[in-house]
Amino acid sequence: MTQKKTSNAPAIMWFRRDLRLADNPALMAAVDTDRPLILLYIYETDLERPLGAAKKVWLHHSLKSLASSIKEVGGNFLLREGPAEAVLDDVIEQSGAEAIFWNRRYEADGIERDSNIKASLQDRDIEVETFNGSLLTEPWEVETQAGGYYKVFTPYWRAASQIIGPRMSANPPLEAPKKLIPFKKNLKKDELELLPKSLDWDEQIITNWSPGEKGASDRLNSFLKGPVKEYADARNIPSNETGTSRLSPHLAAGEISPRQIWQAAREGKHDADKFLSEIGWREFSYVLLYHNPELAEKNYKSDFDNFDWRTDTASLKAWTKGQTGYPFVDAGMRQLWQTGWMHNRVRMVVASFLIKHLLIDWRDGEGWFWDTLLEADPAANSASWQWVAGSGADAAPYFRIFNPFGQGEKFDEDGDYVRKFVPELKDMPDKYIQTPWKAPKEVLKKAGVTLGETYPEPIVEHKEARERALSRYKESRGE
DNA sequence: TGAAATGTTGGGGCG
DNA sequence: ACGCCCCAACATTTC
Repeated sequence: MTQKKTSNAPAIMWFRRDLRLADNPALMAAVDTDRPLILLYIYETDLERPLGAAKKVWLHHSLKSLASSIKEVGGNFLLREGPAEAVLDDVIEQSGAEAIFWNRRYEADGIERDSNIKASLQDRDIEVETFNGSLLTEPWEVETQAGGYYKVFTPYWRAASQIIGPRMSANPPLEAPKKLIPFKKNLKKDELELLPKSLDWDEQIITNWSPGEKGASDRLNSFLKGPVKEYADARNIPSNETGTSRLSPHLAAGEISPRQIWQAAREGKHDADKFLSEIGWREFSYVLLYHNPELAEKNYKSDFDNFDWRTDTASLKAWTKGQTGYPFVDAGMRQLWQTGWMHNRVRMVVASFLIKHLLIDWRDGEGWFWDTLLEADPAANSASWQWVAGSGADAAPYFRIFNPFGQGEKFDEDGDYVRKFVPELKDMPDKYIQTPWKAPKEVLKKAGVTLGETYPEPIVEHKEARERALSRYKESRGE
């Protein structure tokens, strides 16, 4: 536990992916020292995997919001840039800080740098304490009878829930501190440039989002007030903007904790199991990442290692731009580009399309999502791509191939979603909006659509691509 | 948290 | 009335 302070030297709260004041265990521990606080964020410039462009945009706004909440309770926010270890050394030297607190991260690079920093600080008699601020349980905590980690979601979540339930009752989420004691001496600050210089893309994607702790809790509350009741079905309809919680970017930045979500959902009158099980998938991803540090680069199932992916930059580009000729896929890819987020139903379809119809390596898709998703979560992004590819733990089997227009006909029956993001098809009748290439000439003409000009022909033929994927899959397994 | 192919059943048209 | 075929509609299996 926290040592008794022996001087009035400051303590450092190192914010990372926990950009909130409430239910922040590291922050509360720092506050409990009664020392003046240095509330620090370091934009780390030596990460093995730099933040994606969309995530930087989110971070820009989220940090502003954090700084102002800190100010409201009397603290000073300190923003720095550089390699974490060097920045910490500098801040400690300037301030004489004697203690530091942070919440853990779980990707290999983060674990390694944190443990090096911790060892180096402890060598110099700086008190270091770390906490779990972003997960319901630690990824090493939920074990099978045999003592390993769970590799299948359902039994994992059952076992995890049994730990989480009682723990939440015993330790409900922490209140935000009412008052912070600021460290008064002026420290060197950095200005960050996180927004892209020449595009107005960043302004567009952030529209309709409110990064920050307040935005996160507002969104959770409004979701729990109504939409959660219908979640089980509504979550499948991408045109339904309130069908899902859309908490992912907030959660990834740590503006809200899964503990707060669990608690609030359980307090509600409605059955929130389905919704919470999605939080469970996030937890499960972290279990997989923790035990498989190379989850973003390496097939979890190594029998995928000899899969012969195609190199096809033109198709990859068409996919990223939403120009595949399959309206449902294109709507999803354009939603991602325009809003920094994509509905989950559509994520599965576009990923399946890239991997199976185009036979392009899932890592290329993962990389694009990493760069364009406001949330870009290191665990969930990798685990989910591997899920679709079939190479992951408890994954969809490779032969389960989504029909890129059938999914549209089922989940975007009236074409609202397609019309919103693929406006060049907006005058197509419902019957053909998912399959313009099947439409009679007169119908196309009337809708002002010329295939190959105003909207592309499908870049691959569905049935052919499906069969090609199945046989390529068999080949890779030597069948 | 699929989709397509294949199999089965039963009603209706029709010689 | 009967057998035969066609083909929905549904179930099962295969990928």
